[in-house]
Amino acid sequence: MTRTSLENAAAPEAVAEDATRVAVSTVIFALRPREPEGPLAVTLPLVRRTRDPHEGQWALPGGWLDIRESLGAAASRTLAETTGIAPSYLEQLYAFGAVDRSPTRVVSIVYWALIRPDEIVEDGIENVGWFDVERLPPLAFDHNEIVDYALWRLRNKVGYSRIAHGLLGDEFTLAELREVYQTILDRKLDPANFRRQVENSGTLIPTDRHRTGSHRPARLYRYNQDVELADRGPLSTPH
Amino acid sequence: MTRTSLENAAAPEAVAEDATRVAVSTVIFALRPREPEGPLAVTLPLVRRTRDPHEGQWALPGGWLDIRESLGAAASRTLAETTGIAPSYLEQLYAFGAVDRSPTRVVSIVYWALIRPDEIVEDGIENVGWFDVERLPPLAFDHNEIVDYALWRLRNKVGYSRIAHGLLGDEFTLAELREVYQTILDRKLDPANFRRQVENSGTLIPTDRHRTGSHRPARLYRYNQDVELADRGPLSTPH
DNA sequence: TGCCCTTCTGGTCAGAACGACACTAAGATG
DNA sequence: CATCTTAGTGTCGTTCTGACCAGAAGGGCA
Repeated sequence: MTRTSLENAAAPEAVAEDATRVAVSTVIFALRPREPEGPLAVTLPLVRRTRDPHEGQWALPGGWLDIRESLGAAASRTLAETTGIAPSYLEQLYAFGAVDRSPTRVVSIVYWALIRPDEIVEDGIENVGWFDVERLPPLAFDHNEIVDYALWRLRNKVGYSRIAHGLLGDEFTLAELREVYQTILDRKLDPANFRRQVENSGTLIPTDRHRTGSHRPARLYRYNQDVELADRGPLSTPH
Repeated sequence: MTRTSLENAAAPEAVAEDATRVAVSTVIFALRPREPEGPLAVTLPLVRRTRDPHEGQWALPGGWLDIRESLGAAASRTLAETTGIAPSYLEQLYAFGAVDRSPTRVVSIVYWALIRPDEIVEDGIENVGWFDVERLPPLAFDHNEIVDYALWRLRNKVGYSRIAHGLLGDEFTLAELREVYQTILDRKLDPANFRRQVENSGTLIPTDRHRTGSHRPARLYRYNQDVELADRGPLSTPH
């Protein structure tokens, strides 16, 4: 760790008293069943604060921006340091800079990320907990607002991009993909219509393999690498 | 002016040498005819730099974030200070933070704005010039990239929101509204189909007045205030 | 073995949305 | 008054979408 992490933000004596500091935080979404074998739910990892502003409360993973790293790199680094997670999808969400959002002036560049089931580090690091987004505790700073906004973006973006694949493994059935959509959008989708839509979109490549369960086996699909998860316009590399 | 503006960013002695500083810039779009009576073009105001990094080059209007103001307030303030413009629509675009985007470490929170024809300050302040987005000179820092991204967002957003109204006056004909869309999207739209779409969207209120020209008078419409220009989700107030 | 249950998968059908285009309305111009 | 140009309406065929039906293909169980 090259710099103090966000949790140690009590007395920034090393920095000029009147300076604005830049922090980077990330909202990480993963789908996991509420109980074993149950339906999926949108969950995210939070970090318990051990220092003064909002000590003991849960907060988004993050840390201070190092002067020698880009914003995206800072998001990846602080994510790894606090939670051990390396996400499959990472995108800038918004810059939060209300004057009163922290006792000292902090501008937070917030990213949001998606991870696949196999990327979930269950009992990775101390002070990390996974929460159902529908049952969040009161978070530190303005982090509840931030999560709300990230959720809104996730639900929006799932409708016009292919980011749902960022929440799945390499091979999956259409039923599995459909459940991802259903979980995010919180409503049932017709299996036949869903199939038609996603097949016509050209983002899926059928394989010869099948997932055998207790009923008719379902064909496994792969994600078409030629199609970007989301159209990010002229921003090919994150800044 | 309470702080040095971005143009005076040569030697920030007052700030710790290793600190990251936060700047705020804005891409302001307005539609104006290339020549009198001609078709509209997307244009934006730029400020000529008078200090060292990229002295003499054109740059986006902006300035340093004051420690006592929110990001949106800083955007409005620096906009007014450098160009005298108070936009009708202002939204955060992206935070740019590549390490090498400036000789000293600067994170720029970039906003984008729309202004109506009557809000254009033609010969307002020295060192301000208006440029056609299709004919931009090489800009300071990474500002060309930033403009490209802002244009991409503008063209995207005009398709699924009502921000086009941010570029028009209070009352307008459907032909005028259509020309706004045509200019932004750079393609012709069928007048009949355009009318049907926009009338069914419920965002327009017909008035009793008409715009009389050299042909059949066209009905004037007002913008329905009940409908937001763009759905910004949980972010009702800019941070 | 044979029946049933569930899910997978392909198909139909009606309504909405959309693009192309023909046509009427209304004022300006000469 | 004839004509020109733009404003505004209607129509038609294609595509997209949601609701629903039906056959296919396995496992579970009597």
